[in-house]
Amino acid sequence: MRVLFMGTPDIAATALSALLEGGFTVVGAVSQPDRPRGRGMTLTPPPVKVLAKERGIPVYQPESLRDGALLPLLDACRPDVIAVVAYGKILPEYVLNYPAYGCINLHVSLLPRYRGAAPMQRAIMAGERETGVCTMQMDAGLDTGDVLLRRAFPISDEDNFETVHDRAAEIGGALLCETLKALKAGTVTPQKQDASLATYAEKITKEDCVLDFTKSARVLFAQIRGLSPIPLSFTKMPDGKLLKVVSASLAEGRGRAGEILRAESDGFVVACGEGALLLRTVLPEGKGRMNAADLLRGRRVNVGDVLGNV
RNA sequence: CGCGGAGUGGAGCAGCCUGGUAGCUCGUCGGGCUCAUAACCCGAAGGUCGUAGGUUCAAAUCCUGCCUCCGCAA
Repeated sequence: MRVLFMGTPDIAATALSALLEGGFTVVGAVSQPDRPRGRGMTLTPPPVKVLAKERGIPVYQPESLRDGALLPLLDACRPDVIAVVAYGKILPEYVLNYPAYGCINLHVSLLPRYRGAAPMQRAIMAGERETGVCTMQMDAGLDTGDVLLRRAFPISDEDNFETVHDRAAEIGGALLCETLKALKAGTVTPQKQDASLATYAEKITKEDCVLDFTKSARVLFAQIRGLSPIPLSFTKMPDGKLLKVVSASLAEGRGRAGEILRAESDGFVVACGEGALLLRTVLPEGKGRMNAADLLRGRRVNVGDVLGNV
């Protein structure tokens, strides 16, 4: 089976790696163009490109897929199936219909819930106890295709975006391989999604990252985990500087929303609308991440200060 | 040349503008107090102030080059 891979970020590279380990014939990789990234705006290639080049797989990075831009490539590769993982562009019909087995997408949620751009973050932020990965037969809609295989896994209080992401990458890669094999063997039955149960995981915006301490500790706890380590939720210190929260845990105490109630050996406790949070690891503007207790030692904030009150 | 912050005993910071004794909150080690302590008291160790030059009687502090780390934005 000739596989054309389309994907861009880390999680896609992991999936591609799984396909290669699984012995699939990957005839090409399509990824987003190199973008200026990081300090100094250095032109940086996407992870999928890096991996593909390492493995000697030809890489294509079209700016746009419109107007049949991908046709010459498709004709050259003659893929039996296209595997898509977080590519970042909508696939036009001519691409979807080209391979005999169509386009198979790996999506990190239990469809039809959390369709869209940020399913992992949204699921964690909503306090879900479980999420999963699905493969689906892509159609013209946004994550609306028939589901082929799915695998659920739990989300615990210890999990954050990173741990869920890593687990999803691992399980997802395996599921993608399994799906392609099953497709070829003809042993999968596509399941229609129940559109009435669909929810959408909107892209994360800066507004999603603001910590509102009038909310309950439980809600803030989920928000912090869903956004850590990227892009990180944040509040403001009394001096107006940004303070991002990398990790926290539920704690006891009450006071004004955002008030620093007390110091502990591994952080400090902040009062929430309901309950309190122990901030453990934080990241002050212009600095690196540090133990929240150190923030008090350096006297950047003190017990009694109110966060987010700017 | 995207914008910006920072390199000071083990940690987090102050001191720099207005050169002239190494400071603060902790940690560590020793001792004391206490039924007890992530409590309190006493004492100690530990720093080429990122690096190379320059200015100066004198540089953590002013000037220049270099290295390293980080946040934002994308």
